[in-house]
Amino acid sequence: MPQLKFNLQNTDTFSKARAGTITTDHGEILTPIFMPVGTVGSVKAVTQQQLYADVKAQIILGNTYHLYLRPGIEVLEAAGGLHKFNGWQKPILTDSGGYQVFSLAANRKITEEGALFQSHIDGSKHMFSPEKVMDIERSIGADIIMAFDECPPYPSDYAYAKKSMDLTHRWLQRCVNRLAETPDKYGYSQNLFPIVQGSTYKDLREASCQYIASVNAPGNAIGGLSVGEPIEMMYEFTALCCENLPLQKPRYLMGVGTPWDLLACIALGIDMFDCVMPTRNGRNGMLFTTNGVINIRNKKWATDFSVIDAGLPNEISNFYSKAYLRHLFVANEILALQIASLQNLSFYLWLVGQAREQILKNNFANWKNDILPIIKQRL
RNA sequence: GAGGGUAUAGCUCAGUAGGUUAGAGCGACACUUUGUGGCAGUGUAGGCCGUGGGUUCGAGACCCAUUACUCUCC
Repeated sequence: MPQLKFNLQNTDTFSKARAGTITTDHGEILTPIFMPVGTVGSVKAVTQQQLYADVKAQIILGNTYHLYLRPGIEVLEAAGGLHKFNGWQKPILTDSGGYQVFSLAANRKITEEGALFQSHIDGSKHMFSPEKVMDIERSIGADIIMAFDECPPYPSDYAYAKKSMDLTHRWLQRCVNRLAETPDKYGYSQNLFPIVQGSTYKDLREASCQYIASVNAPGNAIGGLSVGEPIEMMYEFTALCCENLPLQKPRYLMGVGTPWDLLACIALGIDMFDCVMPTRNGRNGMLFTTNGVINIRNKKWATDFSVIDAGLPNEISNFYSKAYLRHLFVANEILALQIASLQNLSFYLWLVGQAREQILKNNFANWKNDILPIIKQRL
């Protein structure tokens, strides 16, 4: 199968921001892009129809660990892959479960062979090796498959960070080998993205970038950031990784971030992002809007009948009022979660779309300076 | 009119046999959330315990009076 292709269209004159297109067998992705997280095959509280029409999502995520536990690989294979199962016909990216090794650390054991997990659902034990994860990701059927890595916590001492990085590199080679031995499962290409690790050590990050680049994958990811380190440090290491990863491949910064993080990291040369923030924070009443950040539960919105966000193109943000949405939150209505999630995802996709337009006009840096204080302010 | 019940945080109520800074839930307010075990979590504010007397070393608790609300009967 032909591999995923990245066409770098323009790099901003006054920053390292890039605009490009990623071509997959499920269509094109315009970068920079934000990818809504759909852990168990569903972007929480948002329908696929809304993701297409309102959010204008171009690619969504799934999670290997969670999908493996539920509904299970047998169901996904019987369905003909996740695209057919959940009806999402645009590209899908699956995370490998490496992050769950980190976030579910209480129940794990890592060895050279792989990671031993205990299911958070029923406590049953499961072994994830790089080979097994590749097989699962094949069965899920994502267009972009993340390598199985270990995400070390922050802070990690140098010795552990190096040991962990070396393990991630060896696991990467096993991922590559396994994919080479197994065919694309559903008739379209499935592309491996390796993941840079190295914690917060400059030499390790540089070495990891070099190793990851040597695999010559169709795209590269930066992992192990946004795990509790100071934000300036996150930017510093993102910049370092961008400088050490190939120009002609998309760069994916995993798990980031706030809207202002996105703009900062786009300026450093990142092309792809994912984050639970717009959906999770949305479900907890935090709205990201074109005018700033709103805690919609606050009483000040009780009688504010202006629409949620007139600056967005989607119908829902221009239909419901802030007062009504606040009421839904206070009344614990399910519709609140739906509207807030849709607002936030729409905003994120709008933001990266605007960024892309500005990059193509070589005006990204100026535009970013103008819009940053507006979207960051607390209303 | 007679008899009974209840008055404690914005709301609904706990407060053990009278004993150090009177609690909870909800609400309010603020903060947190970054490859989703999260319709979540953390914190703060807010009470001269209806009012006035009394008993006691000490009363939200006991006694008297009073006011409001409430129930039953006439």
